Amino acid sequence: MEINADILLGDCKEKLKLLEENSVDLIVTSPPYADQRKSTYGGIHPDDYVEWFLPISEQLLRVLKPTGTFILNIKEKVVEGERSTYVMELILEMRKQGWIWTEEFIWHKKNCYPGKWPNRFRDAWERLLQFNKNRKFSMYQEEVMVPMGDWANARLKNLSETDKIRDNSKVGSGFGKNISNWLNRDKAYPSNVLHLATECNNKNHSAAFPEELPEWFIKLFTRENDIVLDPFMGSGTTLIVANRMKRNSIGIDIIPDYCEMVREQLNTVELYLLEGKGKYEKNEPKKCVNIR
Amino acid sequence: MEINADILLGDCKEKLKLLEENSVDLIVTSPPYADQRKSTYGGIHPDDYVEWFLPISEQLLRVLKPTGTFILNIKEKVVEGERSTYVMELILEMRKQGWIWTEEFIWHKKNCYPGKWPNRFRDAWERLLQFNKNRKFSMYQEEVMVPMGDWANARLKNLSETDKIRDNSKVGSGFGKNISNWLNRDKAYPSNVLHLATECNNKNHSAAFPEELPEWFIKLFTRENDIVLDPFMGSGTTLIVANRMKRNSIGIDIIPDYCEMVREQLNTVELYLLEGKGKYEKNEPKKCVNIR
DNA sequence: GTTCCGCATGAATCGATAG
DNA sequence: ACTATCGATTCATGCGGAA
Repeated sequence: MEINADILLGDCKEKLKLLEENSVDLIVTSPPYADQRKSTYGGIHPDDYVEWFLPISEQLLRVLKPTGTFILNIKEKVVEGERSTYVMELILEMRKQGWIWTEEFIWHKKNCYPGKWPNRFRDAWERLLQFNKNRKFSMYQEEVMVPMGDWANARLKNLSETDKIRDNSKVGSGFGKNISNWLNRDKAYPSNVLHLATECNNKNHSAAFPEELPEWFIKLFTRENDIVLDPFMGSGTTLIVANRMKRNSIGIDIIPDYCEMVREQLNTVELYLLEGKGKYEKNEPKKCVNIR
Repeated sequence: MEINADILLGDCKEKLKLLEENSVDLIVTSPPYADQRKSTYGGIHPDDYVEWFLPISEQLLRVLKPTGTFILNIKEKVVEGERSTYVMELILEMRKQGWIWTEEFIWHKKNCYPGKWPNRFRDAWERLLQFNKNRKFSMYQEEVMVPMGDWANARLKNLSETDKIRDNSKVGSGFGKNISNWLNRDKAYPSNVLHLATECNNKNHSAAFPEELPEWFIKLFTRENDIVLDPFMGSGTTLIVANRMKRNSIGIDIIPDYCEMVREQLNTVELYLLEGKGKYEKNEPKKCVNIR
């Protein structure tokens, strides 16, 4: 069995038309937010956002398998002291397209952007909207139950005692209890609230979301050899995680530099896998990275 | 100065008309959810929810001061495997009424109801929608500040492991009032994600939300002698907390038993205050509970 | 090898200033 | 007047260098 990673360079609205219908198991993406990332993506005005996104979601509906899931990471911007409504309008319009709005997960950003204003606090959460084509869809709940604890233990092992205390005492983080549970090897039951920090430390390229985010959804909604799609690939977090987890992946981005960067990184993973193959099974799947 | 607690028995849609316009500083309420609490409120079908609520929100808009705030605790129900859209539609309609949708806080329910379903995880969060009449409104941010990392770092070093956990859970909840008084420096502002456990120590009645919830918003949006309104009083959590915090309060409920129960509880607080007056200042405000 | 401290860096938001 | 840009504000994170 071979694991592929396809990278498509271009506007996803067009490139998505090249994909076969009912072929994708999971879509995880974080489109540019309204008026955000102007330098790279041009920025979409809040008033135009729904109109801009609907042709894309229409294609996504076409390529997704009937049992597949679409996870949309998004958050509305504040405009003149008020939360914009384009996300809600988008949900209502996507339902008209045929999408089922199954669930809304909350991503609690433990390290949100700082700042102080007279009329609001720091924004520490984002929406993770789950859409489906049918009421029945593939979901492998056991896969996130067990690894959650392992993940926590593995992470905490590398932390110093001060770091643990720091973690516990973070403002509003509310994780003192959770961490103590992890240390006691208690089971961490997942809910629809995810607590993850953003990765803001990478010098070369900062990812929109931390690797744990796509990892969690890939575990939950796909199996090995399934196909994961990210139409707004960016720094490629989704693809890299999917590749590591032996899922086939498709990424689309309009920025050539991003495509090239992700290709390089995927190839680095490739080399690592080949060199260290002693640690892996003999019938390790071949991996193949394509860019077109 | 006298602190009043008024309880109005009846349908809030009608009773609200008795209140003076521009007279209320803060509205905190948790209306009956769609199709929930059928036995007491009759249950409102999700399709009728917006239509049912709009006349009430219109009255709320009338009675709220221009500088006041309306906090609406609500969450959409799952209908046939899909999240209902009535909350989003309600926000859009309330904006048409003249409300400004300033912010959406997330209430993360740390100990949400356990359970397992094939298609979804436990629902561990609810919306706390903030609406205002104007872009400028009263907000006392310092009142809800929370101790921050460096302090805990230095302080917690000398505590036992259990103490750390206990203290941290207070800090993490974002409402460690004792701790924040104990320490007057190194405090930080909270974010728009609140971590609270639901109260499960209910004897006769189940409180819609924990006392910390109205407490936090009353601290944030009102001062002593201000007026707090809960048009769906229920077990009266909002009124009791407001009364304790020396805010005037108005509660409305259609169930006579609830009104009577809240009245009794408020009078108990009253007696406690009178009996233990040695501990209080001489000019402790008189408190007065009315039911009509 | 630990533990501790300093530092840069964010899907932010407001208000003032500039065209 | 109305829109675009800029500075000020603020704090969790994890890396690297020092004790």
